[in-house]
Order: sequence, then C-alpha cells, then structure tokens
Amino acid sequence: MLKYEQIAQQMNEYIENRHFQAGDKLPSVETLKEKYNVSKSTIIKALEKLEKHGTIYQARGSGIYVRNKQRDGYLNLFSTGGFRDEMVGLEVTNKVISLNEIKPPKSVQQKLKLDNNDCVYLLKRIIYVDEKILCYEESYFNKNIVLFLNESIAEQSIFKYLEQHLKVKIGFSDIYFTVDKLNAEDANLLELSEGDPSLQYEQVFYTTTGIPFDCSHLIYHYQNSHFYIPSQK
Amino acid sequence: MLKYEQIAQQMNEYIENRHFQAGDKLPSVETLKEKYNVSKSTIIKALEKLEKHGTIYQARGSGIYVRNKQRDGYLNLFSTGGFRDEMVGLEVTNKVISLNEIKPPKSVQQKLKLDNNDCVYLLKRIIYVDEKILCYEESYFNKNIVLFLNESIAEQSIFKYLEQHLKVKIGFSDIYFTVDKLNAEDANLLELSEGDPSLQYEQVFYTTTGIPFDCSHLIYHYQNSHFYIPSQK
DNA sequence: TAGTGGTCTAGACCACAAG
DNA sequence: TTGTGGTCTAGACCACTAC
Repeated sequence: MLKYEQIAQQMNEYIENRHFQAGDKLPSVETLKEKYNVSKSTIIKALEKLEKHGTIYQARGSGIYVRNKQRDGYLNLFSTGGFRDEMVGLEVTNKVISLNEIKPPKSVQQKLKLDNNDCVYLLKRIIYVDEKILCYEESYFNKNIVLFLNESIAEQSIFKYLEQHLKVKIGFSDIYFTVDKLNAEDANLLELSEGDPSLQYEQVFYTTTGIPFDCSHLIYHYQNSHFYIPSQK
Repeated sequence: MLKYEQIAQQMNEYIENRHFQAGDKLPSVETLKEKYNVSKSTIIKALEKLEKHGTIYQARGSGIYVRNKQRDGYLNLFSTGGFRDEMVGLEVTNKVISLNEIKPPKSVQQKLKLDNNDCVYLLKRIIYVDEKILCYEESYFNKNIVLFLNESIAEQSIFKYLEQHLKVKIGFSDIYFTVDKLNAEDANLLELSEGDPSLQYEQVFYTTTGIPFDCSHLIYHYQNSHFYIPSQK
C-alpha cells in the first residue's frame, strides 16, 4: 500500500474515532508532515484523497477542516468512486435471480466493444440494503476479462472477486442516469406499482487499460434509495 | 491562471479540435513535459484535471488515452463540478418567477448556519435547456455572503456574478438527490401531471473557507434531464 | 527489456485568511 | 505580518504494460 493511501486511511480513522464535528480544525500540513515523517507533497496527496471523498476541505491561508458528515442512509457516489460494492455502514445483501452465458444484444455488444461471436455473462440480481429492496440489477460481463463466474460468487462482492482472484484491475467507469416510470415487469420485481417513479441507472466499468468489462443497468427503488455526491470546484 | 490549468485547457482544446476518438493515444508525459517546458509534476497535475472531468484516462506502463465522449444532452455532474451554470454545448436559459427577501424556514436556517435574525434571498426560477423545461429551482442565498441580488442578475449566471462582482470564492458543495412523485403544484410548474416521476435534487454550496451561502432545491423534469458522471477508482 | 505513468522527496516561492 | 495551504521544480526510484 502506498504511503499517501496509508496516511489517508489513518487520518480517516482518526477523524471518525475522535468523533470530530463538521468545522473542526485538523493539524497543519507542516505538523502532519512531521508526524508521519514524509514530505509535504505526500501529505497533500493524502489530503486530496480525503477531500475527494468529502471527508475534509482545505482552506488556503486558514487550515484543514472536517466537512459535514453525509446524511445517514445516503449512498455516496464517490466514497465508492461509483463502485457500489463498497457501501459502508449499511448491510448490503443480494439475491441472484439468474446467471447465464448468452450472446449479448447489439447495444451491449457495442458498449463492451465485443466481436460478433463473443459471449457474455448475464447476471440478474435484486440488491437489498438493511433488508429493504434497493434496486434490481442486470449486468453483462465481458467473458474475455471476467473468465469465470458462478452463482455463489455473484451472491458475494463480485468486484472483490475480480480484483483478488481474476486479477482484474478496475480503472474507471461511466455513469448515466435518468428518471422514468416503471413498467409492469420491473415494478413487480421491486414490489412497486406500474407507473411508479424510478431511477434508471447505467454504468460501464473499464479496466485500468481502458477495456470495458461490465455494463450494468440498475433500477432503483424510489423510496429506498437516496444519493450523495461531495463535489469540489 | 495557473500553469497546470492552462495546460489542461490547451490539451482539452487540442483534443476537441483534432476530433480525437475514444482510445486514441496522446503524447507521453515526457513529450508533453518538453512541449510545454514544465516539470513532470505539472503535467501530471494537468492530466489529473482532465482525468477528473472524464476527458482522458491514464494507463500506467502504457500511455494516456482519450476517453469516450459523454452522450449528447446529458448533464455532466463533474465537468460542472456540480456547478450547473457551466453546462457547455447546451443553450441554458431561465425565467425568474420571484425574488424576495425573507426570514428562512428552520431547515434552511440550519443548512446555511444562520442566526435567528438573519435574512435570505429566496429565488424561484424555471430553467430551460434548448427551450425545453429542465427544472424548477428554489434557491436560498445567505445575505451575509450574497450581499446583493436582483432579478436581472438572477436571469444571468448567478455564480459568475458572485465570483466576479461580489468576490465570493466558491469552494465545494454537497449534492443530495432522490426520486419521488410530483405534487400538483410542482407538476403544474413543470407542465407535467401530478404523480409523474421527478428527480428531487438538493445542493448546498460553500465558500472556500467553508461558509454555506446557497441552499437550493431543484426538481428536474424527468423527460428532459439526463445525467452523466465520469468516475475513477 | 524498454518505455511509460506514478510515487516520493526537499526545497523555493506564491497566494490567501485572519489577527 | 504571520502562518497556512498551493504551485512548481528537478530528479531518484518504482510498478506496470507491451513487445
């Protein structure tokens, strides 16, 4: 693990354990530099990471301060970096509906940049947070990258499995979303009514080298899903 | 303007003008360093900025590549850094419904960290993109920071006015959103029907020193709003 | 193994906030 | 004016990709 990541992690724990309030001042860069015995740039790199995740903000000429805690029950689209398997504090479980090897539809073929012959895994799941339905998910996995998948893996954290066992290096993703009415089928899966609102959420994941390997469509339960984004200029 | 910002801007233009395709390779860090005659760190800082906005991705050991263009008509919640006045390529206009000085409700008082006596501006607008209704917005402005506001300013880009004339330094913001059914009143404003879906979007803006100065509630037209977030691990 | 991006350093200098 | 965070540099060394 890199130095600046370690420091960021330690500082994060430090902030949480000491029950810091929003607005509380942290030690200066100079002090932190001595405390962790590293160069200034390394401290700044660590602070940037915390800043990105919405933990702190840095005010030039003034100091480093703790930012507001996010509201309870909101999914942070950044602490996760848009990677939903990392939700903290909430109990996330899921139920696999089906897992198949198929020839993908054209739209998916295009998004995953596949040849005509390439097959994909199609996984359908319902995801729960604290035992309430969070969303219904359909994921297509590029079999050239995701070499193997089965139901018992799909019940766990797929991304951890990809990283640790298949050595897939997850790089970045594109998120698209819009709001729409539920059709009868989706409403049934979410235990809602046809015509109810929903967040239609699409995410394409790429490896660090830019190969798309997962293209997912999620339909969020409007009453059980709330989102948070910490944002900087 | 800072060196790395200039370089980021120039590279951005370079990419757009040359009509780069997703996946195209850019010159190496070493080359860019010589081209712009700056140190490696400065190039990296510029590249980080482009990366954050979803323009490029960097693959260690391989090179720097152009990322997919975002889909047309989608609002990038990051190129704007969550700051909606900067939407590029789309024609954004708005109609002011009302602008008043009022005593804020408790919830707003809390979010803007105001005293009991403090007044706020309450601005109600409809925002259009390419002449279609994008959203209805209610914004509360902290009068201690936003010293003056009138209708003709509100019709323009408020944030530019705040930065350029009132010298407000905009630092960061918290975005919260959820999906819900429209009530009769909001539906009427958006020219939709009661019970139609909507994105309920709340954003609190802070100065660089952490003072909240704008607390806005937006209700997006579900048919005319689509969102994009470029995300990295 | 060559080439590329990423980390880390030490230190100069700058820009800003607050007293 | 003082202290603070931010920029920028030059260069050593590391980690990864692709041939």
